[in-house]
Amino acid sequence: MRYSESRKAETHQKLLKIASRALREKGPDNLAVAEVMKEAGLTHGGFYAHFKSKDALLSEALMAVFARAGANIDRMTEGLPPRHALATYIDFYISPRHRDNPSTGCPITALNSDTPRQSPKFRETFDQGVKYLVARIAGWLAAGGHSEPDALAASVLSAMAGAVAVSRAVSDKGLSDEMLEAARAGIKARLGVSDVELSRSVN
Amino acid sequence: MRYSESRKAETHQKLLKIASRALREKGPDNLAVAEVMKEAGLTHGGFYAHFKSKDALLSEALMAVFARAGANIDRMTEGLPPRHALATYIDFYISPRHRDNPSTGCPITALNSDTPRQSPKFRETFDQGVKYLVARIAGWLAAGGHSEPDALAASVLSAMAGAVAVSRAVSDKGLSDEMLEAARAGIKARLGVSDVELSRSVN
DNA sequence: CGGATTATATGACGAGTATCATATAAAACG
DNA sequence: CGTTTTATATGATACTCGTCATATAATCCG
Repeated sequence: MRYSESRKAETHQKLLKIASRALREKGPDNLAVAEVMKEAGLTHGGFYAHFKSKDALLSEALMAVFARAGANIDRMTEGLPPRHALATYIDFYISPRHRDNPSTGCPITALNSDTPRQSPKFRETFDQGVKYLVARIAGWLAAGGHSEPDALAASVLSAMAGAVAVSRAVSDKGLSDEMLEAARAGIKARLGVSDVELSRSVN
Repeated sequence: MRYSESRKAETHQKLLKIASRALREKGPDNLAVAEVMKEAGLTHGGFYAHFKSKDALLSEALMAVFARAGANIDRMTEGLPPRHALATYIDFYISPRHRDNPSTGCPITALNSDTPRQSPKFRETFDQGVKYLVARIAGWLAAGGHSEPDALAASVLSAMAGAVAVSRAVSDKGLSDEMLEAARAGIKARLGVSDVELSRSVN
């Protein structure tokens, strides 16, 4: 069939959106092409008119997720001074809400142990996303007078991702909550932003 | 066939050993029962004489991995005062060697984003392992005079796992190395053990 | 030594997977 | 309006996987 001119692009975007949720919820390997198509109201065979392979879908979806994460940071920290922006991001990231909603959360947290087993293309996209987030954090740190902001930012990002990922993996809620809260407090203390309260509603 | 009396137990252990490597290397979903059997020199059908399901194998293998991790900590820190033991463990954990050898490394690092998608039984085993490692770290922290050693230990463990997991996921070696080193230095500084050099050969 | 036991082998089943060749029908366009 | 284009549908292929029923043969035990 041949639908209206923009129809294919719409379908492409719809597939990407579905895949970007499923990617974080089920992981790259358990995401099934046929299921993504079904959720979009299509049949499996037509998939290859939109993406040249499952891997292409995964990589493109991952890129879209990182792009959206950047937009979310913009919105969340708009107009805030560096220390407040940093504290806001940490409070947003290391939270029960983020932990409990992997399908809309940070892909670094959701995919960190899956990624080493993925294709080079997927991993390169992952790299780009990590570098982007490191740069955002490093910007706040540099403005706050920290030396070596890039290295510190990378370390902080990995600690945040680890805190949420492990608290997600653990099924004991008490341990999970305790781990999350201690990590949040510890990281904020380390960066000297413990005094900054969550300054705007998150998300 | 019916082999010598202890033969079944030996095979069981052999399967566990193979599975515990494959589990960390390929993840729980990509580990194939038939491949484990093949590596043991057996055929796939006999598997169910040893384990009642793939999930039982995974859970038992995970438990074995945590047990071995505990033994490794004992060996690594034997006779060391608490601060030295802690510094030794951190240096061992957050290292290029650990990053580059997932199949023999810590399962928290190797499986943190896979675990939320696994069976309740597997996750309970994961819980036990996390609690065990938290307790080990908390012991050192308590001896060092830290308040709330359990919460701090949980936070530190998640930061260590995150550092190694993300540095493993990232394919840019420069970024990976930088992240690892900054995390190692940052965590040791936070715990006041920066002055303690790696006091014995690791492993 | 010979029958009972059982660890392992053989082979099959059904489900799920990515991929692709071909068919179809709806829209675009001359 | 009729032809061309192409997004989507249908259906097939060729895997891989977990699981299990059954067969086999090596050891144990009487």
